[in-house]
Amino acid sequence: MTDQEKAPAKRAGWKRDPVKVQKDILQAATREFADNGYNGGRIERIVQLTETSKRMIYYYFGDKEGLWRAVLEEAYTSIRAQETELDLADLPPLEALRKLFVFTFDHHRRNADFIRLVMIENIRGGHVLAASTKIRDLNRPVVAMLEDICRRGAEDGTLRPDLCPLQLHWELSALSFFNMSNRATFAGIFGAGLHDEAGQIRLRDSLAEQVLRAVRA
Amino acid sequence: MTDQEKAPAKRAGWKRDPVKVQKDILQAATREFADNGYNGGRIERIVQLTETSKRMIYYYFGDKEGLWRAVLEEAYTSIRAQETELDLADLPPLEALRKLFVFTFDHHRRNADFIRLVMIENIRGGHVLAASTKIRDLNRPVVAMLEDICRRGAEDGTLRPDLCPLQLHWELSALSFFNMSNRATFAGIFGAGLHDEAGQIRLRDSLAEQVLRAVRA
DNA sequence: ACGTTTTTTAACCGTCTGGTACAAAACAGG
DNA sequence: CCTGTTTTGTACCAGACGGTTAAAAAACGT
Repeated sequence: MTDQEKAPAKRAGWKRDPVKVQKDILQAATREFADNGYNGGRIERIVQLTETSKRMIYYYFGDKEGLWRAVLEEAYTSIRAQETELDLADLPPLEALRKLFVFTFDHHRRNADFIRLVMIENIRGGHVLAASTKIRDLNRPVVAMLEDICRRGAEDGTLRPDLCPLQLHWELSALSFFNMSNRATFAGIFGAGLHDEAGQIRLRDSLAEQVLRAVRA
Repeated sequence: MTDQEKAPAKRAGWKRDPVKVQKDILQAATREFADNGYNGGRIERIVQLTETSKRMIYYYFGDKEGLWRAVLEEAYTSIRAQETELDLADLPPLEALRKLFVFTFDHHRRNADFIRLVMIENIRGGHVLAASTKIRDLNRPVVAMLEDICRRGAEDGTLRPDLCPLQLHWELSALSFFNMSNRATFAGIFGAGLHDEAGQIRLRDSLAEQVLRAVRA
């Protein structure tokens, strides 16, 4: 094992693939930031999770904050993409709402990384998100869905006519988000009863009932 | 202004006051950690907020993590102390519940620092809190209150008999906590309509109604 | 064949940061 | 007033960390 073998090991024969490299970095950075926060996130560690070098990170993302911005936007993009697959337009308002809540709750549960990124951004004051019109736009559809449901519900008399779609979204988010964001402390204090698999299903369905009860005319 | 004046400026003639010094440090550390997170929190900055020196931080709290532990315990202690002043035992279950929720909501709103500390501890995995039996004990009373309310409500027929006190606590916490924890991102995306003063009052009262609707027999 | 973009390698740096060594002042007990 | 213990101040360090630089080579578009 001489120096000659090691030094140019990867130097010969590689594919050019800017897209893949960036995706690779983004994925690693997401892991690292989600696990350790922004300030706790180490560029060095991100590199190790990657198949490329530190140089490439700065080549594509400028600096740590630029990388964070990219991670956050990517996270919102992929998360909201899944949401739009839901088609609630055909369902009766009450059923649509239940389906939306159950989906949201499960969706948050499946995407722990996303939750953590949002938590971190909140602690940082949300200024990166505030500067991103892209992320703002990504969130329009959810509220639009709820506006549609509320309108239809008010018309056919199944929902209270005074509902605020945005507040409704706030509520669904609150219940789904808190469930993940405060898992550690809540379970640490009160035990994991609400957070093991069976408990989560019970909790979710119980909350769904309550939401419906709250909006029914 | 010679060196002789500056260097030993505070060196001569000072009072010994361990209790005050620790309180001073704890307060400054709370500020710093709440503002900048754990990893973003700088010992140096804490010192500047203090009337003592860096040396004292390590003298009393060992290391950064020890300081964090102390800050977290202190925060829980002072926050829960305020809660116990509530006396709900005399009120009818429904009124007691409304009062408890409104109090919790406002309480969280008043204590933004506490919220941020809990967020940070959650991001860190909650292992400091998990190791503190003290904090666990501090949280018993709240659930005890709810158990009492549920029991009385089931007896006099005003509340559904199948309510889970712990889940109820989870819900009140979720709504009150999310309101603060995700303020930055939520307002950044959807505007501050729900978060200005008027919006918060409306939101709070509306949520209170919904909670009651959900538990009524 | 040639200029541009992407990628590799790898050494390097200025600064920040948690943490410590050492000594002096204050205090308590006798 | 002496003496041992506790509390405080000052100066300092070793390592980590984000970020940079330089040079070059492979890949690619044209």
